[in-house]
Amino acid sequence: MPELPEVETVRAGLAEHVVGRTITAVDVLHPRPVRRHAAGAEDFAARLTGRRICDARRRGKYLWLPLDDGDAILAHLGMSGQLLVAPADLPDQRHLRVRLTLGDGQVAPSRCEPSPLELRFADQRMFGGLSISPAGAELPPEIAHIARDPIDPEFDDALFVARLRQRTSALKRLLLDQRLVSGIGNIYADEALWLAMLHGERPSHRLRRSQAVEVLAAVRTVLAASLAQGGTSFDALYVNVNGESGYFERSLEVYGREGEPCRRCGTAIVRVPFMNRSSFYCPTCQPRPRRRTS
DNA sequence: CAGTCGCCCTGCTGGC
DNA sequence: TGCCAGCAGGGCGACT
Repeated sequence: MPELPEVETVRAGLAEHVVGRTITAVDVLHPRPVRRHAAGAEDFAARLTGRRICDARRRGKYLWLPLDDGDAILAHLGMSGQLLVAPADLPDQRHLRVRLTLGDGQVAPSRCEPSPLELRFADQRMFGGLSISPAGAELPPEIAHIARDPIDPEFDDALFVARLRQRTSALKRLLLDQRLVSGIGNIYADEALWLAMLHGERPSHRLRRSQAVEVLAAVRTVLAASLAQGGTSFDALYVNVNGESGYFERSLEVYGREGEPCRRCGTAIVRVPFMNRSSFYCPTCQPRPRRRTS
């Protein structure tokens, strides 16, 4: 369940290990992860072969690798996706879906044999995928609707607060709306709401300005804390960029803690259904909004 | 237009 | 023991 901190960790790993390399072969083992490439898996593979990766960028939970001709490989990890940098002799993992074989990208041959490297996309549930974004190097048009994330220096706090307060939906729903603010998923939304001591079902247009500001600050706190841990989890050769390991070791305050005591007040954490998933909160620290009588 | 809902997909868990 | 329902959930298309 990669959210912003996990995806950013992946991006940093890719920036270090695949930028500058040339794609020498592409192997699509399952068609679903390349479903967004309308021309099909074979075309996907043919188009990428021979091209050089120039950068590794991210917006929200999307990643993209600008190529030398201005196009880009656009990636989303979905729920269970992983991008792994692995030596070619490492056995395939169970849910390997796409393999990009990488050359070293140097014009002159190196003195010693460079160890062949692969960029592997593995994904158990296949909600994620890879696609080619024509002219997408700067910002893929497919994700132009995705807002900046709260860690982005160009994130506009005042605009976010204003938009939050003019929308009528429940607060948590808006935290998950990637057009408003990106990078937040179900887990960090619950964690941020607990920190801000607000219930996710609060109607956002009735928040005080100071409460909206506090929500944003709480989101930043939670994301920054997780990012600080996620960044420590990969080594130089085998880059496990799933984020899963650092992720569950992280101390969560409410997510997944149904029935356990709130670390602030001791009240048992509650789980409620929300958009075909779950929300966790402390009923004392985060009281449900009172129902309006009219 | 904003808001809301259901679907995509696999594997694990728990109930009977 | 085996089967099946339920759950995990980001994003998008299709509704109201």
